[in-house]
Parts: sequence; C-alpha cells; structure tokens
Amino acid sequence: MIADVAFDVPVTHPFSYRVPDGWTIGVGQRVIAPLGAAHRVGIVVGLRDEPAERLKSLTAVAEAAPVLDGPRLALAHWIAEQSLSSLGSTCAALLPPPSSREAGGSPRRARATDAERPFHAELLIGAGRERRVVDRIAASRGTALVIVSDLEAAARWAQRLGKRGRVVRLDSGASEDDRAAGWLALERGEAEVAVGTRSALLAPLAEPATIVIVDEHEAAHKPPGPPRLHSREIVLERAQREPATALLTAATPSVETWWRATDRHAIALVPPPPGPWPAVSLADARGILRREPLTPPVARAMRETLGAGRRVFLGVSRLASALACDECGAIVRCPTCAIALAYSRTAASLTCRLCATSIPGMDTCPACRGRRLSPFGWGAERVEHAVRRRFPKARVARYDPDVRRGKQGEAQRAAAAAAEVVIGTRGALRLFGPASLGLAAFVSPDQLLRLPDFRAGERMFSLLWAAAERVGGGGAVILQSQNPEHYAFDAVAGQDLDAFYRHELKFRAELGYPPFRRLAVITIDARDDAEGRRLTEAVGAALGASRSLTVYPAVPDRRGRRRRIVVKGPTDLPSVLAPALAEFRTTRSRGRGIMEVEVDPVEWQF
DNA sequence: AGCACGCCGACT
DNA sequence: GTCGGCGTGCTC
Repeated sequence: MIADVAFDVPVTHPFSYRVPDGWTIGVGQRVIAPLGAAHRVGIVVGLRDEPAERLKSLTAVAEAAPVLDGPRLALAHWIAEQSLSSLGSTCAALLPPPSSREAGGSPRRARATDAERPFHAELLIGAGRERRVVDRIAASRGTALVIVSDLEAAARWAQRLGKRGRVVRLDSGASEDDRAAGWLALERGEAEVAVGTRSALLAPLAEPATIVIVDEHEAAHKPPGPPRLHSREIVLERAQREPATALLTAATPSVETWWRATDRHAIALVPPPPGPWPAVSLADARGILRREPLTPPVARAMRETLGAGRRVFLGVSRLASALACDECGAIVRCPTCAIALAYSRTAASLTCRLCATSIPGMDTCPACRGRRLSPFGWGAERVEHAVRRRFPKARVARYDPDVRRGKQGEAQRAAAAAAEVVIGTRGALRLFGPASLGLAAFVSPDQLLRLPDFRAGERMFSLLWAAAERVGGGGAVILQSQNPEHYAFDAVAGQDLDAFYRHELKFRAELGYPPFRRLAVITIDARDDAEGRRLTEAVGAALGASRSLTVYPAVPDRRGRRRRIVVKGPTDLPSVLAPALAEFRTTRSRGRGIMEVEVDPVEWQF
C-alpha cells in the first residue's frame, strides 16, 4: 500500500511512502514520515493499493483518525488551487496542530433533510448585527462555526455565545488540548457552537450548519503566508459545497461583497433601520495644515466635548509617500490608473506602482498651479504635541496597538483607556465601544487617499464609518479635509452605505479593478541581478501569451533586488495563471530565482 | 521550508 | 594543512 503525503513545504506535489503492514490509516489523516533528513508531519492525500518495496515507510501516525473527510479535503484542494499554494501548506495553515488524543468517527447526528440544507448567504450590516448573529445561531439546529479575525475577537465571541450553551474554541487562544477536545466534540456532535480563526475553517460541522464570518472586510482574514486566500472566500465556498448557511457581518462590507449582494444577488442583504448617527461635518483644511493640525471647528468641538466630560478621538495617519497640494488638496495621480503616484524624495520622481510609469518630481500642482506640493502629513507625535500645547489640562494619550505589543503595549493601552483625548490610527478605535465617544475628528484623512492603492478610498470610508459608529447619536464627527468633495465623506455624513459603494463600483468598473477584474502580484526574487531580469522577462513573456491577461511591466523594489509584476485578469484568474506559471512553480528549473504569486492582494506596498 | 553537500578564507 | 562560510539543490 502506498500513501501519498503532502507536507508543509513549497513543493506542489505529494510524496509517496510505503504503509507498513498492519496499519490502518485513512485519507485526510496526518502522519509522520521521513522527508530529507528529518521526520515531518504531513497529511495523507491519497492511498493506492500498489507495491511499494522501493519506497521509504511512514514513521508513525500523528493522530488516531483523519482530521479531514473527503469533502473537506476536496475543499482544501480547491483552496490550494485558487491560491496557487501547495496542498500541504494549505492544510498546515488551516488546521490546528495534530494531537494524539483519541479521535473517531463516532455517532454524528442525523443528517438534515434536503429542505433544511439549502445554500444561503446573508450579509448583516448596521447596528445590532452581532446580536442578530447570536440570535440566528440560537435558533439553528446544526453546528454553528464562527470565524473571527483575531484572538481578541475570538475571546469576545466565545464569551458572548457561551451564555447560551457549550462553545468550543478552536483558535490558538485555547490550549492545544482544548482545541483538540473541541474538534473531537464537534466530530461527535457533542458541541454545537465553535469559534476560531483561520485554523477553524475546516472544522467538522453537523447539518444544517451555519458558518459565520465576522467583519468580513478585515484584511486580517487574509494573513501573510499560504494559502493566500481570504477566509471569506473559503467560508462562501464551503457553505456552497456543504451546503450550509453563510452569514457575513461587517460595518462596511468589502466592495466585492457589496457587489455580490446588490448587483449579483448572490448574497442576501437586509438593511437595518437607520440607528442614531452623529452629526458629521467637514472642516476645510486647505492651506492651513502646514503649521497647525487642528482647524478652528475641531478645536472648538474638542473644548465643548471635554467640557461636557465626554471623550475625544483624534484620528491620524501614518506617513504616506505621495505628493499632495497643500493649497487645493489635489493628489498627484497616475493619469491612466488613477492611483496616487508614489513619491521618492531621493530620486525626486513619481512612479505608478501599477503601470510603472515614472515621471520626474514636480514643484507646481498640476491642478491649481499652486507651489506647495508636500509629501508630509501630520503624524501622531506632532499632533500630540499640538494638542498638549492647546489643552494643557486634558489627559492626552497616543495609542497604536500595531506598534507596541506585550507589556509595554498593555501599559500604553491602559493609559489610553483612561485618557480624555486619544490620538491614534485605525487600530486605536478598538478601545471604544459603540456610542462611547463624544467626538471623533480626523486630522487629515485624505492621507489615506494618497496611498498608491486602489483600495485607498474603501479603507478611508471604512475607518470613518467605524469612528461614526463609536460616536453614535448626540456626538460629532469632524473630517478635516483638503478633498472635501470625495464621495466617501458624503456617504458617512448621510449614513448612506449604498451611496459610497455606488460611486466606488463605478470607479472600479471604469478602471477594471476588482470585483470586475481580478489582480495578482508576482514577485521575483533573485540574488543575481542579471538572473532576476532574465527570470522576470521569462515570467512576463509566459503571462503575456495569455490573451485574457493584462500584464504590467515589472517594477523593481527600492533596493532593486526584487521585481514585481502586476497582472489583471478575468474572474477565473487562478485557472489562467496556474498553467501559464506552471514551469516556474516547479523546482527552480529556471535558474537561481524564486517566484511568488499572490492572487487578490489586499495590501501591496513594498 | 529544512538540511546536507560542496567548493574558497582564517586558524591550531 | 583543517574548520566553516552559506550558495545550490533535493526531499518519496
């Protein structure tokens, strides 16, 4: 008997081993086998009744029974295919670590009737969406699986759902034993609700199942590393295959999801009645942001809010390397791609990260002929300084959970939780519950629009909306802007999701961005420059041979060692890329260079 | 990805 | 004369 085993290595094919006499193993079971010099864990992806004398033997089983049944292994195959990742790496990333605990296909509950198990996907937005998810789970009969983007959310959801009955946690916030026990309980039909991150996506479910993805728009649902596929896509595909009910929640859905709901009607959308909303206003910041980060309306609102004993959030952005006009607010953009041109001060040039067009830096604004083009913005430190000078008695704190973790982060968090004025980027909003703020003001939200990324508008909108939710009725949101005409501002002010997506989809359609076309980024890394150039050329030529692909010229990164090719293609992009890149995906048969493929990139800065 | 094998500099 | 640098290539 031969077992084909897939390992967590960047090799697309499985390795074959002899199954020792007397062993009973199944497809989908994890085993230990010699690979190279070491013994490693892999997953059995095939069993063949063929002579195997010449092969090495499996060393041991890593767990007593298969973790994946046929359909879920087939789903893993699909995920690997879609993301151009290896099956072994896919399984390693989407499964909890193996545990030697007893396992077994013990009694599962009666299967649902066909009428009970249609595929159905629903998008829950607006106030109370999380409450509605809890109610839906309570009313369902089968297993519910709740996928969240991080451990903090996992803990919160486990607690929230735990009030109704047994909840198993499958994320790494639980001990390895608890995770294994939870998996087993699901398999045996002894647990009805599971919460987890990516490693729970393939958990066993009893019909009629409900799969929830919380905050489906979050980039954290597509962490670095294989398989480079958003958890939302996995949830939807799984729900369709089982079939199961998929519930997606978001304050501001991804543009792709909104489009599927409103244009394609593939996801049901139930708009909630509008809840309380803050007064949203714009403060024109053109021409004044040079020396002072707070416009008079913001300074006034801060004084009033603090006077009333309510809290203030000041949103800032990290510096972006684009060029904007301090007078008219225009951002220097690529004429064909419409994304902000990346500004390099040392090279004194502006480069489009998509089409590689490069033009020399300029000192006159192309829109208004003003002479104050500036790559700078207001970072958190400078804003804090200005605020302290202006409000010397207020308790002011800066908070950025992404910068500091661990003990120092805890101290910083505690200080921010007690402050009256919190200055921070997007991550700082997690300090505040719904309607807990008196004022949210954004110093220069346009900076987000300067990012050379077609999702810049979507990201800014999402941030402003999230802030407005945390202010709620009775408070105020003030946006200091140099681009006061951007549609995202009106949409937030009017509490009108549809208005934003309508404009955004129009923009995406015109320029051929997702969801209308799909993107992939291919990175080529070579030690030797000539070799890198050669490989890049070869990859570019292979891609160029596909009629359905638009291949942009390779762009070298700052240090010139890695090159990046952006490709636009049809919605079945993976199936076009896979054959075109097949020869480069095998062992570096193409010389000394490494090629990486990322389909549907979410953030693509170097 | 690991990990071993393989040809060129500073050491007992 | 060896120890070891990591560059190159394979792993059933």
